[in-house]
Amino acid sequence: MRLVLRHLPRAMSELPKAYEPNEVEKSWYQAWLDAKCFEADPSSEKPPYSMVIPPPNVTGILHLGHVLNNSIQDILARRARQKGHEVLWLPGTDHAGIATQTKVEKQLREEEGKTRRDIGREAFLEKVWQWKEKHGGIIIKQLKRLGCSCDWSRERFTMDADYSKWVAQVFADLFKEGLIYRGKRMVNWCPVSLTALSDEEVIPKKQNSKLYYMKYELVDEPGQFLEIATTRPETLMGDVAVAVNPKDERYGKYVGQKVKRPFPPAEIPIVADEHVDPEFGTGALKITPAHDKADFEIGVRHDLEIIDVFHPDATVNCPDVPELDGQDRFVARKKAAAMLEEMGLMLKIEEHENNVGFSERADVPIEPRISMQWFLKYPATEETAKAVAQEEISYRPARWAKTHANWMDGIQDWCVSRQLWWGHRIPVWYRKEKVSALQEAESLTLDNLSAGDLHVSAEPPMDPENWIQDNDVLDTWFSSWLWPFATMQHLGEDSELVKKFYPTTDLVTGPDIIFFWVARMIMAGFRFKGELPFKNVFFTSIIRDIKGRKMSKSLGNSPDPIDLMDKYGADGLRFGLMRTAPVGADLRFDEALVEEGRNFANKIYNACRFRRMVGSDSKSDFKPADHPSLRPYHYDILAKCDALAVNQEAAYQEYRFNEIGSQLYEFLWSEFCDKFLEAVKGDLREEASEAQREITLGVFDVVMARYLQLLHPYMPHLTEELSVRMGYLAEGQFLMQQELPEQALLVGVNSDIITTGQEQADAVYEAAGRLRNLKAEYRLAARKDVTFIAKSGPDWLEAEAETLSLLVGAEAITRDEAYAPEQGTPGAVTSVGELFMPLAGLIDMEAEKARLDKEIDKIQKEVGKCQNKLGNEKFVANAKPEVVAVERERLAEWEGNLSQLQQMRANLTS
RNA sequence: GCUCGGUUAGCUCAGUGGUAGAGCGCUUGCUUCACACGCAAGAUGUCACUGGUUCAAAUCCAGUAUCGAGCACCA
Repeated sequence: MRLVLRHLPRAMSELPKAYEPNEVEKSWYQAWLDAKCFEADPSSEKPPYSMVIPPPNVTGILHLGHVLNNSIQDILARRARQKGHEVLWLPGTDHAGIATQTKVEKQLREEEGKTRRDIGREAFLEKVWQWKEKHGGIIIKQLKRLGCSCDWSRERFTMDADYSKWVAQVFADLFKEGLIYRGKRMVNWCPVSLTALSDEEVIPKKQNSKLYYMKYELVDEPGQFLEIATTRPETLMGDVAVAVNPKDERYGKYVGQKVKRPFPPAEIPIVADEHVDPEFGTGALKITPAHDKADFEIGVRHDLEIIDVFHPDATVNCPDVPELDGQDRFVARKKAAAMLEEMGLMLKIEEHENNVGFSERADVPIEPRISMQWFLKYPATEETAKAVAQEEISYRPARWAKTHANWMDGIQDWCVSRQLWWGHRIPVWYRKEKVSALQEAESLTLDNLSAGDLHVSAEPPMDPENWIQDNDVLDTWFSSWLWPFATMQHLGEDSELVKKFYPTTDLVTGPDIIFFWVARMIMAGFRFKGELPFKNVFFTSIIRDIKGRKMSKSLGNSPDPIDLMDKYGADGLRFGLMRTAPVGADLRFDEALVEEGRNFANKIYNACRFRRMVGSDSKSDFKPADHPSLRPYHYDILAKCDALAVNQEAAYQEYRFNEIGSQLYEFLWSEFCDKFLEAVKGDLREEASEAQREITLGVFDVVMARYLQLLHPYMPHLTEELSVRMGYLAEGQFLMQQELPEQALLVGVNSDIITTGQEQADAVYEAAGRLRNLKAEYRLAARKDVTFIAKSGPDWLEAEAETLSLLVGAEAITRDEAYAPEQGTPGAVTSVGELFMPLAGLIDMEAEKARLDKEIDKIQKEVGKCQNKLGNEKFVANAKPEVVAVERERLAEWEGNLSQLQQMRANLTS
C-alpha cells in the first residue's frame, strides 16, 4: 500500500490557496525510496542509461554548485527513465584526504590540545573514521532533500575495502609497468598540511610584495659590488651562486668570478644562464636551488650544491645564523632585510606585484621544496587526447575540449604521494633488514634495493613482521580517477552491473576539475578498461553571486541551499536555477530566481486546484479524435502541448537545460493559464451545456496529465503529487515510472481542422489584446459593461463572440455591418474585424484622433519597410521563397489594416 | 605573453542571416467566483566600437576597446 494514499481523501478545493511544498516533497521522496523506484536492474531488457555522481567530499555540505550539478543529473536520469531506459545513477562520496584530515586535526587541537603525532597514526585514523561516520551522511541527506533519484542501494565510498583494493592494484600495475617511480624532486610543499601537492592543487594569487635590491661584494675586487634583486631575502642562506644572462654585456666580465654571500659568509660563483632575464631587476639573479623550481634547474645545469634552509613547516633551519634560525619564513624575511640594511648591503626596496602559489586547502603560500616522492607518468595520454579532439567523447560546451587539449600538451608527471595519514596508503613495503627505520625509508632510493627487498602489491607481504610499509598515502584524485568502474565492479570480477552499465552515458561536472578528474578518468578508462569511461561530458556553469564574485564562506555570499529549499521548496530551487542557467557562461545567482521557481509551482498548483473546484472526476482518458468538433481553444492548446513534447525532445538532445525550462514555463503560464483557461472558463459555468463542460474538462485533463509528465524531471515532487491528486494515475503507479507516450494528443485528427482551430484561437487572443488595450486607453479597464460592435469580421465571429467578451471583460460583442459609429467612437482593427467601443463615444474625440494617427503612423512605417524589401529585386531573387512569401503576407496584412484605420480616421472628421 | 569566453532593456540573461525577446524591476489600473507567489495594459534598446562579406548582419569574417577565466612567467 502506498504511503501517498493519505493525500487523497482531501479535496483539492479545501487546500490552501498557495502550494506548500515541504511536506509534499518529503513524503514523496520517502514513497519513491520505499517503492525502490531508483534502483537499477542489471537484468533489465531495457537499454541502459548510466551516470556516476561526481563524489562530493564525505564531510562536505551542500552548496549551490552541488545543487546545479545534481539537479542536472537528476533531470537526465528521470528523463531517461521516461524514455524507456534502465537507469543507473550511481552515488557516493570521496574521502577527500587533505580536507578531511585537516578538519579532524583541527577538532583534535581544539578539543584535546593535541596534534595527530601526539596520538599516533592508528588512533588518529580511528578518529577520522569516527568523524566520517558522524558527518559523512550529511551531504547524502541533503541530496535526498533535493530529490535526487540516485540508486542509494549502491552508494560507494572511495575508501570502501574493495574500492581500496582497486587503488592498490592500479598502483602496483603502473609501478610494474614503469610508469610509477620514486625520486627526489622539486615539489609544491604545503608548510601547514606538511605534504607535497600536485601542480593542480596550487592556486596562483596576485600579491603585493616587495622587491629588495641588495649588493654582494666581489671576492677579487674588494669594494666592488654586484647588485641583485630578490623578493625572498630569507632564502639567502641557501644561495649557492649568482646567475646572469650570458648575452648581458654588463656582467660578461664577472662570469667565473665569485661574490661574498653575507650570511652565513661564503664565497659563491657567478654563472651564466639563459634563463636569466636581463630586463628584470638588476639582471642578476641569486640562485637558491633548494627553494625555487627555476633555481633548482639552473643548479642542475651548473652542478651546484643544494642547501635546504627551511624545516618542513617553513621555519628557518640555519643554526649558523642564529638571528634567523627557527623563525617563520615571513618573520625571517623582514629580519634578513634588516640585517642586510645594517650591513650596508641593502640598496632599496620597491613595491612589486607578483604571483605566489597558494595551497588550495590551507590557503598559505606553498614552498618549493626538494623531497622524496612518488610520481606517475600518465598512461594512455595519446588515446585520451585523441578521444576528446575527435569527439569520441563529446564535451559540452565544446570549447572545453580545447582547455583539455592545452593541458594535455604540457602535461607533467603527477606527484601522487602525500605525507598524510588519511587516504590509501601506498602499497609498497621495504624489507626491514635493509631499512631499519621509517625515517630511513623516506630517503631511500629504489635503485639501492634489490627486487627481493621490495614488495609492491595490492596484497600485503605474507610475513608482515619482516617488512615496513611506505609511510605516505596517495593523492585523493588517485582514487577518484577510477570512480566510473571501481564503483561498479569488484576487482577481478565481471559484475552484472558493469556489463549492463559501463561505459557510462553522461558525466555532469564543473569545468574547474577537467584536469583534476575528467581527463584522468579518461586515461584510467583507457588503461584499465580498454575503453572510454563515458560518452558525453556536460560542464555546468560556475555559480557566482549577483556581483559576479565566487561563492565563498569567507565572503558570506554563499546561501545555504537547505534554507532555500525550506523557503521555496526543492522543486522551486531546481526550476529557478535551471531555467536561467546559461549554457556556456557563469551563472549569477539571485534569490529572485528561486522565488520565480516557487511562484511557478504555485501557478501550476492553482491551475489544478481550479480544475478540481469545477469537477472532481478525472477525464484523462479523453480522446480528442472521438469528438468531431472541438472549440478552437481546445485544438490550440492540444496542438501546443504536442509541439511542446517535440520541442522538449529537441532541447534535451542538445542538453539545452535553460531552454527546456523556458519552454515549460511559457507553455503553462502563457498558453495554458493566460489563454486557454481564460477562454474556456465559460464552458465550466453552471449555465454551460453538460457536453461542452465534459469536453473542456477532458481537454484540460489530457493536456495537464501530459504536461505534468514533461515537467516531471524539473519538478519531480510537485508533478507526482498533482498527478495523483488529479487522478491521472492508476492505483499503485508512480509518475516517475511512466514512460512518455509516443502518440501525440491530437493523433487521428485531421490537420486542416487543427490548423483552422489554431488560426481562430490566435485571432481571438490577438483581438482580445487589442480590445483590452482600447479599454485601458480610455481608462475603462475595470469596467465590465462595455459593449463592442463589430462592423466587419469572419463568419465565425458570432460563435466566438461570447468567449471574446469573456477574455476582454466586456458585456457583449455584437455584429452590425450597417453600424455607423458616432463621431469620436473609439475603434480598432483586429484580426476578427473592425470593432468599435460606443460607450466611450462623445467622450473625447480629440484623443481618439490622436490615437488613430499614432497607430496609422506606426503601420505606415511597417508598410514602408515591407515595400522596400519587396521592391528589392535581389531580395526577391535570392531570398528563400518562404521568406519572400512571409514578407508578402505581412505586407498584405499591414495594408489591409492601414486602409481600415484610415477609413475610421476619415469617418471621425467627416 | 598564449588560449578561451563575454559585451543585447534599469538588473539577470535568451536569441545565431530575414519584423529585437523573457523574467525581474518600473508606470497605470484591478479585493474579475484558481492563483497578489496573482490579473490586465504600458514605457524602456545606436544589440560595445570600426571596417568587411551579403539583396539583407545582433547573428558570419577581421580588427579595436573593455570585462572575465585558464595556462605560462613571475628574481
